[in-house]
Amino acid sequence: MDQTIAEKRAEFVAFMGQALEGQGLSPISGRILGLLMFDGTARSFSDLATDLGVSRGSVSINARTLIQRGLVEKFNVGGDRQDYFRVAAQPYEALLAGISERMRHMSQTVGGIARSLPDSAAETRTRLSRFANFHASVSEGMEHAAKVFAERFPR
Amino acid sequence: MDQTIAEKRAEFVAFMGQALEGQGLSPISGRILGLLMFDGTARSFSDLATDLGVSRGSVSINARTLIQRGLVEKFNVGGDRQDYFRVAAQPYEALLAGISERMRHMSQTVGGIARSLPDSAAETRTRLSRFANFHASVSEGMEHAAKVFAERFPR
DNA sequence: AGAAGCGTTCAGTCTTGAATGAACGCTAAT
DNA sequence: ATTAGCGTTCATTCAAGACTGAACGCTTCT
Repeated sequence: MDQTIAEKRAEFVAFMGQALEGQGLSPISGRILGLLMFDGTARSFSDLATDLGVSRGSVSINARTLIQRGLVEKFNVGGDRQDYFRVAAQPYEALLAGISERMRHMSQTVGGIARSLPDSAAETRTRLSRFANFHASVSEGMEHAAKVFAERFPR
Repeated sequence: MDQTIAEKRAEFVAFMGQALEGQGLSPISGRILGLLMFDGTARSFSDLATDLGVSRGSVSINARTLIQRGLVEKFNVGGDRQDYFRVAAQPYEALLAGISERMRHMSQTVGGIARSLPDSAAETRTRLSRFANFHASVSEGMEHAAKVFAERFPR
């Protein structure tokens, strides 16, 4: 592989490692995803461990969370016992769905607290309801954006 | 204050403490904002420290980050040396702006890496460009949402 | 049956960063 | 001039969770 490409690959992987912490993913999760995205090809379980220089235990745990989030797919090839991983079909949508989900949760919790307030705290109640509504709106907006993006940029 | 209200207030403050970690804010920052939002009124610096049961050092640091993010305002009243804090005029917009900004940063970094790739990595380049474009789109979408919300729900 | 390779699990280690609280500089009051 | 109250800073403490690596169960091959 070209020297420059190798450097850029390392740079991208490292960046993804810390950029996705904002999505609640650990550094290794981000690096795995970064590796798979950069290469665009599938990698075996052991490949990931040696390539990233991390323990197999870490690969096991982090690959699972990536799968649970819909960002990565696991598959097997006939006659090979190894697990292979590749970027999921709709990683962007999965990313948005994750944020949307957290917004929705926020909205529901705050809304629940607001509704449980007595009339003597009417002002606080409307204030929190507004806050809950805001998050619900953003949540819906994200889901909408995910659909629009899927339609506009089909694979 | 009503017993129920006090409980709900504590619940909301605690929730905000950990819900805003997703925005890169520390628990104390979230709790300060939660307190100000629930009460809707201004609180003094010392008030915050004693009310939340945290050190003044923590209030100093966390209040500043909230101000930097545009979520909280600091002001002074004549004849009183204390600093007072209240929720900013546009907290929702500030919240969205924060997410938007992080998306934009993501887009720019990834886009920069993509553009620096040689032709021999053309596929990776288009893949990463697409990824960068996605984040740029979401970033713009969030800013748009902030404006729409500000117009639709003026104070 | 034994060995080798696979992925998972879990107890222990290590790292990170949140929070503290003492020390400080500043201003206002006595 | 001294004291008291304010907010900031920084070295230190503490806690959360990321990561490791040995132990394990399972499957396949010899």
